Amino acid sequence: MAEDKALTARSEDFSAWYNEVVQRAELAGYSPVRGCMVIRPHGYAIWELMQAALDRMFKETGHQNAYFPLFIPQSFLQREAEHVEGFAPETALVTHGGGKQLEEPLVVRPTSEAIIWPIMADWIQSYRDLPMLINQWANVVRWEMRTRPFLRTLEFLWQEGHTAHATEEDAEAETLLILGIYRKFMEEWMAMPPLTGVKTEWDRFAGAVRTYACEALMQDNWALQAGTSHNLGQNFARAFDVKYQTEEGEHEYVWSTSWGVSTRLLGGLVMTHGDDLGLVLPPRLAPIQLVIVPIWKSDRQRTEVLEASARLKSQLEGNVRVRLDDRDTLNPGAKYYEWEGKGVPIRVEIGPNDVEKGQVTVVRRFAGEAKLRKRVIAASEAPVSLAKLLEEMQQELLDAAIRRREEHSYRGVTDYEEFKKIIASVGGFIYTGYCGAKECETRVKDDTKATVRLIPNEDFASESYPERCICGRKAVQEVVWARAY
RNA sequence: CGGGACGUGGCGCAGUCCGGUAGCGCGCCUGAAUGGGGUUCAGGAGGUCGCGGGUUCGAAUCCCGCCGUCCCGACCA
Repeated sequence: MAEDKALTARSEDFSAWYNEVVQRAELAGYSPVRGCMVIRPHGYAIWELMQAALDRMFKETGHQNAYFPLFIPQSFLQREAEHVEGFAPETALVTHGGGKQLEEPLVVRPTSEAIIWPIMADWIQSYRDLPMLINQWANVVRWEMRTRPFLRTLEFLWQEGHTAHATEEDAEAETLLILGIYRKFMEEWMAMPPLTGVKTEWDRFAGAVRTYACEALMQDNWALQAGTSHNLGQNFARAFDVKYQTEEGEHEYVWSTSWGVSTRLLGGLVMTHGDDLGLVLPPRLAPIQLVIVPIWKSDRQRTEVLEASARLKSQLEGNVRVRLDDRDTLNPGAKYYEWEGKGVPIRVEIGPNDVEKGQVTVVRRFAGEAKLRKRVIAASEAPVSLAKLLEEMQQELLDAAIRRREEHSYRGVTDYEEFKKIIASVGGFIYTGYCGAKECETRVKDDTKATVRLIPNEDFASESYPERCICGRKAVQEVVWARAY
């Protein structure tokens, strides 16, 4: 009976496990529209916590939120040659409105550069208007062939930053600032430590001069591109005629950037921390950080236990997002499974025994060692020590994720046979020298499905890298390979 | 768009070969007992079997057409 309710093990079928966790944790559901998902309250609550944290970081660095239209005149998208080439194949097009055919079809935004720049062009007159630092929270649509909840859906939620600067250096600094914010957010909030670096030229955002990315390693040792920050140079400024007047009275094109993270991060969260019982949430992103499960038999015990539970709840409120599960239609075991599946970091059990002894039973959602999972503490110290425990657990998740990433990182690989063996067996991030040729990557991809994820930046680059590419030619740079979502 | 499979209560499936008007598990509702790891018993609600046409006395089942979904590729935050 219990077996029927268990999730598919990660080791058995990671994809099946992922889909089941998304359902079990009530993060998202399927919809009548192919490839579109419904984000359920628990999933959306996590997204709101992510938004709040990121939004604060953006504002602390001088960015402002605005909102631009969902629809883009088709001709606008076509103004930047590479941009249209990159996005046109995957756009949805509105051809009719109000029962009539439109004079010009409207593209449902796949990203907003093509509608934002014509508008921002009017906002920018002088060097005094720069930098212009704008962010929007929005939905976008990309007509993907194969979809998976959170990881790839036709419609998804994201934030997209769009900034304009007076100089190339300022734009580059902005691009890197945001890359740093993304990394910090992923580490400190998601406990999902990414590699950061630069994309190869053919893997850049359509229309960008340079694309920086965060790549995180999932538990199946596939990489997930979790955030990108693009230096657009003057490409979009030229395409949309975005000029400003300099101090000297000259007219110059602005230098711009764009950057985004999406609800894909939720998929990353699942695949970074989840286990065979379900979702595991880092405390800082847990909508419910602590659930109190009261246990009783007689009516008198019920009263006592609920009293003690309510007391603890009120002591924690304000510091901890706490929920008292006093439903009397489920027995305690059923509640344990439900909250574990949803990833709640701490469960506190309060039963007649605990009340009598002035204690509570604390059960962690995860622990390095099984014996640490469950323990008893005095009720009087619970408010302080439980808040502290949440912080410790946040740190433990990050430490474990970094350890896992490093255990599955292979540096200085030169032999292609060895490369293939790593990919075919465990997989992970493989650091090699690289000749820089696209054909080289194509061959590796055909052989192994692995691709160049990025050229690591200084925080991740090896002290030195091999002289030879895995294809045997002279290496001109170090790159990191992995199979990717 | 190429290769494979599948559409039957909310979810997962059986029944289809060999036509006779639908069944199981989970979930849901009611009641009682139970309650420290998915509790049990009793009662109950819920399906024009993806859509359209055909064969037949009779179609979930056979035939034709269409639509949709999922998996493997190509594409991708």
